[in-house]
Amino acid sequence: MGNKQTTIKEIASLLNISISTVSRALHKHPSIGLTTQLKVQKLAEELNYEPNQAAISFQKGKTYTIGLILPELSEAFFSSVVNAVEDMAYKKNYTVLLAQSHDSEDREKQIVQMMRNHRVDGLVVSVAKTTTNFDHFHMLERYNIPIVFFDRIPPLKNIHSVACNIETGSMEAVNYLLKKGHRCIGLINGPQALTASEERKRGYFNAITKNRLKFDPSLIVSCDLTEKGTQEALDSLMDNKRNLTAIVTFNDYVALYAIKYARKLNIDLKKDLQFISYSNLPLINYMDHVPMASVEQFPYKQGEKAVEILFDLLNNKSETVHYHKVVVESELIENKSYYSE
Amino acid sequence: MGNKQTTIKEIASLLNISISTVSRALHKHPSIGLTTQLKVQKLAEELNYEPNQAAISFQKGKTYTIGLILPELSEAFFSSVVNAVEDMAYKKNYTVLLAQSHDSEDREKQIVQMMRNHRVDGLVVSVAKTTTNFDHFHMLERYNIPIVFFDRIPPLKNIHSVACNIETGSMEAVNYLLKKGHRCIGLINGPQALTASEERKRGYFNAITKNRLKFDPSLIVSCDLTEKGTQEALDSLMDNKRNLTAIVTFNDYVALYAIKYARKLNIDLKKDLQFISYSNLPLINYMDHVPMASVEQFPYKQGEKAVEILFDLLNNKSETVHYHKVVVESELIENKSYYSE
DNA sequence: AAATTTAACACAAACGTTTGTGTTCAAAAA
DNA sequence: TTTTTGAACACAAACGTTTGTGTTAAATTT
Repeated sequence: MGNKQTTIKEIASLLNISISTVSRALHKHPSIGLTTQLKVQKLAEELNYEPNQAAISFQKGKTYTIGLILPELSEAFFSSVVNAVEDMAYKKNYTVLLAQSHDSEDREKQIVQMMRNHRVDGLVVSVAKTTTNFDHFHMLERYNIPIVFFDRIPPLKNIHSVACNIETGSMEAVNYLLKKGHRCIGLINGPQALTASEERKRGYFNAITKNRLKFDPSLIVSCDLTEKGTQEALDSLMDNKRNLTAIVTFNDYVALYAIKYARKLNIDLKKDLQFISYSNLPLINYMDHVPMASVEQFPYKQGEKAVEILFDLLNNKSETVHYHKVVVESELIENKSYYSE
Repeated sequence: MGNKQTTIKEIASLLNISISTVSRALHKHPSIGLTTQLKVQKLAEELNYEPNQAAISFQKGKTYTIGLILPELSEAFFSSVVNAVEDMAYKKNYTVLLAQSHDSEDREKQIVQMMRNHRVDGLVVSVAKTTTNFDHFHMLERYNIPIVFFDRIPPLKNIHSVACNIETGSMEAVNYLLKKGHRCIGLINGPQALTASEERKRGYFNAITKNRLKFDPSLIVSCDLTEKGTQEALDSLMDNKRNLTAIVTFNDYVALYAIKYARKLNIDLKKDLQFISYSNLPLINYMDHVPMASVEQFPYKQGEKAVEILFDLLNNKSETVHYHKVVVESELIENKSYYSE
């Protein structure tokens, strides 16, 4: 016990050869004879040799680590991105250094400092809600540490980004409802300040107008995404629109609040009022009443794309700077469980 | 652009002092004069100096990093543990290296190797379901890398562990139902092979017998935790026990399946049949029908405890080996939303 | 046989930081 | 004044690995 880990130095002295030979043997360098190569590899195996990554990173000036900063792990959307990033990194023998900002700008700044401290080769970031100053990201680029933003993208030019086009999904959702015969479709949207709300609204608007229907702005209500706010939004919609038969909600949480409330009001969720939302809850399948369809944003695919771009940036340092801006199309997915309720 | 990051070497040559003086100045070492100390700190600030952690780790033979291995991030229980570990590590200026085994033994082994490659100072681990061979963990201990296991603990002696006592929570659950007047209480348990099932059963048994009631083994049914399995379990309970009025379920998923099914059978969830489960879903508040209470297992507290033990092990290397075995008591928590349904 | 090439290895520097051990010069003690 | 002390700093080694540049002896060519 109390054993230190094996080093190539020890292997070298045990075999009476030089350190450089051991290093090259382990890397199968052609200038090392086959016999010594095998001898070294055998002993390394026996001694359970594991390279010291700290030493390698230090000497190479490269850590083979990519940082991943996101607001909240507990959100299914983000944990799905983590899976994608881990899987991609794993394939290329990179390590992922993960941290949550918990939507705090201060925490985010400290995380960026930590990432710089650890000399990550590059970063994949979804910025905190509260972040208004982006100097900490700028500093990273000054040191040639590339960043790929996803989902929550700062309002800056000359950045790399991956995002989901929610507008198309919104259009699909409304089209879907129109095809089902609905003519009076509400939208319980999020706070007006969010671009996410704006996109949903645009999709809604486009679907309505492209179907040569008249757009009724009073069918769109904003809400603060709380349970109470959702109830108020639903109330106001129902009061104004007697013939309302379908609602698109900002996200699954709002949908569940609305469904819960609608049930309390004894509304028939099959005949009188149907819901479509934007998927962020995998647990939707466990509920007894779910929206009939959801706009899927493909977090895993977004994560993959982001890392793909990052690796591209890491490998083609020299090339002329070209800013990637990938858009993943959202897609309307029917909820199987809706029909088996 | 293309700037490398500042080193103490550069600071030293800019100020015409030695490297060691810069290092000591930045650490406020007493043998450095106040004027030079401030001079160094000022320049370091201006140049945005950030220590190279790879170099520090390398030179100190210590990475100030703790590894965290868990099966699945998307499970709320584990993401809560991540929060705890991150918070604790953050306070002590440690970094967390996180990885998911996805319940694969192979992946777990590779992660352990990666952790060894990165020379983590210690580990917090919840083992994969499928892991039967624990050599990869043994190896770590041979190199004096302490491990604290939590929740999913391998059947080994001489290990450090943090776990939740589910038995007491189970007893509380049954006692709670007994106090409410229920006399025929079912238990939809998990697979018999799991110790988790065993603990729930013991708690159930103890509560019944300590209340001088007779224990009816047919009130306990095992299920495979799937939706179909849950339905079958509920069917068999209902068929055999006409006067069944309450059910304790293995976890929230099972509870939701059972509730969903019970509703389909037109069972009144207020009067005819009530549920208590083991909490693992934070989303329980979004549902329209929830169990009346849940046995809380305090993942955050478990994570805190695990890291606490780990830090203790890291700081008191020399002391006589003493194996920590912390048990966090589970606790029955009423679901507020149940009463507002 | 002498000259040249080549295979197989050794040597040594470098990466950034910490830290034990000098070294210097001025102030305090003798 | 001479010696001693101590404050303030410089010097250099070490951590493990990679990699450019020797070095050697054998194999090949002339």
